[in-house]
Amino acid sequence: MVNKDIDADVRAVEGKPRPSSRVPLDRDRILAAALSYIEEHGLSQLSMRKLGSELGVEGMSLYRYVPGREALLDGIVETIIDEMSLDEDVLPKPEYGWQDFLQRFAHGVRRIALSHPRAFPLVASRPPEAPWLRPPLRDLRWVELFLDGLSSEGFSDDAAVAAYRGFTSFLLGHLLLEVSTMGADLGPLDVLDEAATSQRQGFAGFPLVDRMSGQLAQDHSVAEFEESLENLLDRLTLLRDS
Amino acid sequence: MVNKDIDADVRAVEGKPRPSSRVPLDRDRILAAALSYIEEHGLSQLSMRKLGSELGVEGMSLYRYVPGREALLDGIVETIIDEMSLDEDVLPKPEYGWQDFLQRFAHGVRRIALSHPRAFPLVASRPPEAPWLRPPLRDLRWVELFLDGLSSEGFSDDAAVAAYRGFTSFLLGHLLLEVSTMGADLGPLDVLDEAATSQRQGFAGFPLVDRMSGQLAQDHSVAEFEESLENLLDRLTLLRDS
DNA sequence: ACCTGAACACCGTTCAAGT
DNA sequence: ACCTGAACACCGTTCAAGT
Repeated sequence: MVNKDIDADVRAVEGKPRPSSRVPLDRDRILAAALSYIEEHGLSQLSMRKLGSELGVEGMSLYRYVPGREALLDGIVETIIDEMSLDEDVLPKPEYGWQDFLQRFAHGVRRIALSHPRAFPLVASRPPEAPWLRPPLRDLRWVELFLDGLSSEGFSDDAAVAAYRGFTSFLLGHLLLEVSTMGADLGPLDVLDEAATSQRQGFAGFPLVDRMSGQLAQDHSVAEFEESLENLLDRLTLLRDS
Repeated sequence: MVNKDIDADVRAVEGKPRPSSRVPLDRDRILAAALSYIEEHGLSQLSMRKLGSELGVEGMSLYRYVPGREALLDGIVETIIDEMSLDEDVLPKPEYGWQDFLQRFAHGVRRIALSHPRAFPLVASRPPEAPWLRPPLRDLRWVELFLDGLSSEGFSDDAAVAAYRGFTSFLLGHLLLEVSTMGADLGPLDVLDEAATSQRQGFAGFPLVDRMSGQLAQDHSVAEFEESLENLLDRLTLLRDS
C-alpha cells in the first residue's frame, strides 16, 4: 500500500509513463507507442532512445523487435494503413453501386489521415516500394479491393487503373493539405500572434491577398473534399462508359 | 606546374570537389549546393557537416550564413519556389484567357518539381507558415499572381479563392506522386530485381492486381496531368459562371 | 571578416555482458 | 529470453581562438 504510493510519486517526478509492467516488449506495442509519440511531440522529436524511455526501456532494446529506425518508420506507415482494414465502412464490397463504394473508401482514408495528422505525411513521403503502390493506398490489399470493386461494377481494366490513379492523387493532395493546415508543427500561440500581426498591418504589396484574406483563412476542408470527390466520380462515370 | 598536378591527385583521392577557390561563402551558394547535394544523394544524407565539406569548409562555418539546419531546409524550399519566378512562361498575366494562364502556371510548377524530384517533397512536407499559403504555392507573390489572374478574368473573390484551393490540391497530389514514382530513394537495380521477381511469381492472392499489373506499371504521368488539369479547368468554368 | 578546433548534448547502431 | 552498458561513428550547435 505505502510502497505503491511511493512508486507513484517517483513516477510522477520522473515523468515516466510507468515501469511498463513486466510484460516484455513486442513490435505492435512499439509501433503504437511510436505513433502516439509522434502525434504528441511531432515526427522530428522521435528517436529510438526517447521511444525506448517512453516504453520504460533503453533505446537499444528496441532492436530486438525492429531492425532499425527506417524499419520503424515503415512499420508506422504500415500500422496506419492497417487501421483502415478495421474500418467497417471501408471493407465491404460495393452494395449500393461503385459511387457509394468509392465515397466510403475515400471517407475511410480521410478519417484515418485526420486521426493521425502529424504522422500522415509519412504515408506520403516514404518512398513506395513499387510504382503501382501509390500513396496513400500503399497496400496491395487495398489496391486489389479497389480494382475488384470497380471491375465488378463494369469498369474495364484500363478504366479501373485510370480510376485508381485519379483516386490516389485526389486523396493525397487533399489529405496532405488538410493535415498540414491542421496542427502543422507550431504552437497555437504563434499562429494567433501572426494572425493578429497581419491583421494589423494588412498584406502590404499584395492587394488581392489582402482583400480576400478573410476567405483565404476560412476552413472549408469538408465541403472541398466532398465537392472534389463528387467531381472525380463524375469524371470516372464518363471514363467507365466510354 | 608540378605542384598543380600533385594537388589534383590529392583532390581526386580525397574526393573533394575543389578547395572552393578563395571567394567567401554566401547564402545562395550554400543553398544551391544543398539542393544539388539532395538531388545527388537524397535528402536523408544531407548534414551540415557534409554540406560544409562539399563547399570546402567545416560544417560550423555555415552558421555564419544560415541560422541552423531547419532554416537551411526552409531556404531550400524558398530557392525552389523562387525558380519559378524566373520562368518566362509563368510570370506573364493572362493574355489568352485564364485557362491558358492556369495551364502555363501548372506546367511551370510541374517543370520545377520534376527538375528537383528528391527535394520537392520538402515543399510539400515543411509546415506552411500560414494556412493560406498552401503547398506547393508557398509564396505570397504566387498567391497574389494567381488571384490577380483570375480576378481580372471575371472570377468573384469567392470563386478565385475556391479555384486557388482546388488548384493547389491538384498540383500537390499529382506532382508528389509523379516525383515519388521517379527516382524515389532506391537504386535502379533493386527496382529491376523486384520487377523480375514479381514477374516470375505473379501477385499471389491478388488476382486483379496480377491481371492489371501491366497497366499499373505503365507511366502515364503526362497524360494524366493533362487530363486532370483540363477537368479541373472545366470545373472552374462552372464555378466562375455560377 | 571569415573560418576552425574543441567541446557538449544528442543520435543510430553493435555487441559483449548482465539477469 | 530479454535488457543494459559501454563503445563507435556521426550529428547539430556554440563559442573562444586562430588567421
